[in-house]
Amino acid sequence: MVSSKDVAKQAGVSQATVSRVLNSPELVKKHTLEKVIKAINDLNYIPNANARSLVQNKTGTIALLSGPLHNPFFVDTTSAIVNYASEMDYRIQVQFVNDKKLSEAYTTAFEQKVDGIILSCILNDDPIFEKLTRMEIPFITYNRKHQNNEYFVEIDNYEAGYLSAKHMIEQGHKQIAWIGGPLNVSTFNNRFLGFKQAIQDFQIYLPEEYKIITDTTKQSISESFYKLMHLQQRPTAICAGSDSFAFNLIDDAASNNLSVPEDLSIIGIDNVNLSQHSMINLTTIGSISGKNLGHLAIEKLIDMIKNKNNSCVKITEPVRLFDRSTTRNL
Amino acid sequence: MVSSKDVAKQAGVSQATVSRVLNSPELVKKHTLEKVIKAINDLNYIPNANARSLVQNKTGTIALLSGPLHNPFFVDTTSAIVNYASEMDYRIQVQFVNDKKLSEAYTTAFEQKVDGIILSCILNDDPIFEKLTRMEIPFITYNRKHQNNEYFVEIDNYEAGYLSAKHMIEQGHKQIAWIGGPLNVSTFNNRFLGFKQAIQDFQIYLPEEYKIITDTTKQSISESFYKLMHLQQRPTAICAGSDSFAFNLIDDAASNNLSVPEDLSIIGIDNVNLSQHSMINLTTIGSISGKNLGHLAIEKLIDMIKNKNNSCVKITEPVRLFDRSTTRNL
DNA sequence: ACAAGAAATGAATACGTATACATTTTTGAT
DNA sequence: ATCAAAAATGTATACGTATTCATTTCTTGT
Repeated sequence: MVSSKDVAKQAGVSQATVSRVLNSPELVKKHTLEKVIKAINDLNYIPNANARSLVQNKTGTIALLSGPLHNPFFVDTTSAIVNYASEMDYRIQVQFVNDKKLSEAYTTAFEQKVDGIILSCILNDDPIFEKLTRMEIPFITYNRKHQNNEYFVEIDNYEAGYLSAKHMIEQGHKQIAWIGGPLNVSTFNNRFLGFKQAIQDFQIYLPEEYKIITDTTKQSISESFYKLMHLQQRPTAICAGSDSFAFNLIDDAASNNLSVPEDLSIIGIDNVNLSQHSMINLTTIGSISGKNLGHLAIEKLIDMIKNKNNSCVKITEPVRLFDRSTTRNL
Repeated sequence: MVSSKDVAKQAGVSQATVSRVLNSPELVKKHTLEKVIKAINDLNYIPNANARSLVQNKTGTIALLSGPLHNPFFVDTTSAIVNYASEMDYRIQVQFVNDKKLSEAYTTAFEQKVDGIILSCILNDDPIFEKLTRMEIPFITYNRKHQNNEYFVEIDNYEAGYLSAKHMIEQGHKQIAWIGGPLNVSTFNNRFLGFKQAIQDFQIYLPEEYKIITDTTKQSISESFYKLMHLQQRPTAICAGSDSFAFNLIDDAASNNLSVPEDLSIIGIDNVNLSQHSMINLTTIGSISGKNLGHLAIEKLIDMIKNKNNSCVKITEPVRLFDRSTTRNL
């Protein structure tokens, strides 16, 4: 590999001068500048970012620990995060984390000595959180948060759950079920709490079988749907824990020959880009501002990295209903 | 930052021994091993991958230069690539490249001294290709290829274009339009060639206005659609250059109050995961094996990196029709 | 033409690791 | 107990860069 030393020899200068040409060309005389640049081009020299990181003690790299892309929410956020980081001259190392490989993913990030970590995959009482704070690496969570988090970006999940149920109730539904993810995930937990509060406020009867907490695999969701649809008293409406859940449920409905919304109303939460597609048109709850959570988070993170800014970041975006066509008046 | 030297001091051994504990523990006596491991844990030591890269001259990192995620094809491939790489203990640095930032993206990858590059965004006669080969970094393209490429993975694009047109013809359509991307992209070019061949073989009349080559922005596609729909003799079927094009066109149809397939048949190419969704059900052409192109490519790339394997990789997956519900008999 | 100050360059070093080689310690057969 | 071989450990160096400090070269005002 051709190094700055090789360039220096070729140009008849010292290695330090080559370094200066790259990092502070205003310090070097025009004549030598040209000589060095010529040598760089002749030798096809490309500086080694790893060596640079070593001496400067920063890598210009951010680790992204995202949920899987089959969840369209993470498609939107990943896209926003990677693009904004690129604009700001940060590189993103992405991992799509499942629970099994979680701690491995963290280790990788730590070893790379990334300048910051942006992550979604954290549980409300995750023990990894301690490790993360002790690392002294700036990090921020989006969508989910840990109970002790001081840096996070989310939507108002409680309100989202509340509005979700409220919408169904206002449409005249009395049999409303919930299907959402595990309650050790802050997002699902708060949404579910909001949902239950609305149900209670409007004095709707909510049988135990209508409260379904499941993991996020396609199969588990399908099984939950199947169970729900084979109850004696089956629900006329389902509030899904997220748009991703809603999409799965809509698919399940189709395979069970049920039309949405004619036979069954379904509402999501997140208002992902895909939900606006004309062939889907999912009714959902989403951020009023329409700002992408990933974008908000990466902006803040880069600010934290650059300015050693230590004040908290606790952003909770207000939400509203996006009334589209997967729910209907009873 | 705590380094292996600090650990060495704490454990009362040399730095070399610490290094051995991490990389070849079988060489170190049990007693000292335990001392060192204790010191590592006490100090919360995490090795610096950059320093390691410097001396070992490999980074364990692969650069992914992907197209944007609003194209669902790249959702599927990115997911497969990142996950497989993680399994094989490679890290992925991802960039979603647009044409403006292309050469910048390459530079970034080069500077990081990545072990390999997996990319989609390359033009048929892209001058960057020369640079890439001169770099002596293993690389592979998926989906698209350069005219001189010796390492690529694609579907049989020509055949895909052919089958796409053939399907419409067999459904009884006589007015069949093409809307696809730029012809300096191998993928679009070959698909278009296949399309034209089928049209010719079946002796269909193809007016100039039915051949639309546009860039891949939502707006340009919408404009193309609008033009097409306001022709005196408007087409009854559109062959889209990709599933992504098809999704856009379906959206455009909806906003123009045209139903698919009642008023207009639309077929895509790629058979992306999303196209199978019950609410979309896009008729399309895709790989028979169903193998993900990204997965095929990253497999090959990692093999190339590990085994210094220099023989060519030229994979062209055969295709077939996936007859779903966005086309209908005339 | 000269000195003093500024500008440009070079020499030396540090970053954190892996590894070749040198040295010490341990083992085991006699 | 001795010694050779094997095992374990330590020392020194290299990787490619940025940067501090020392040195040289250039300006400029007299």
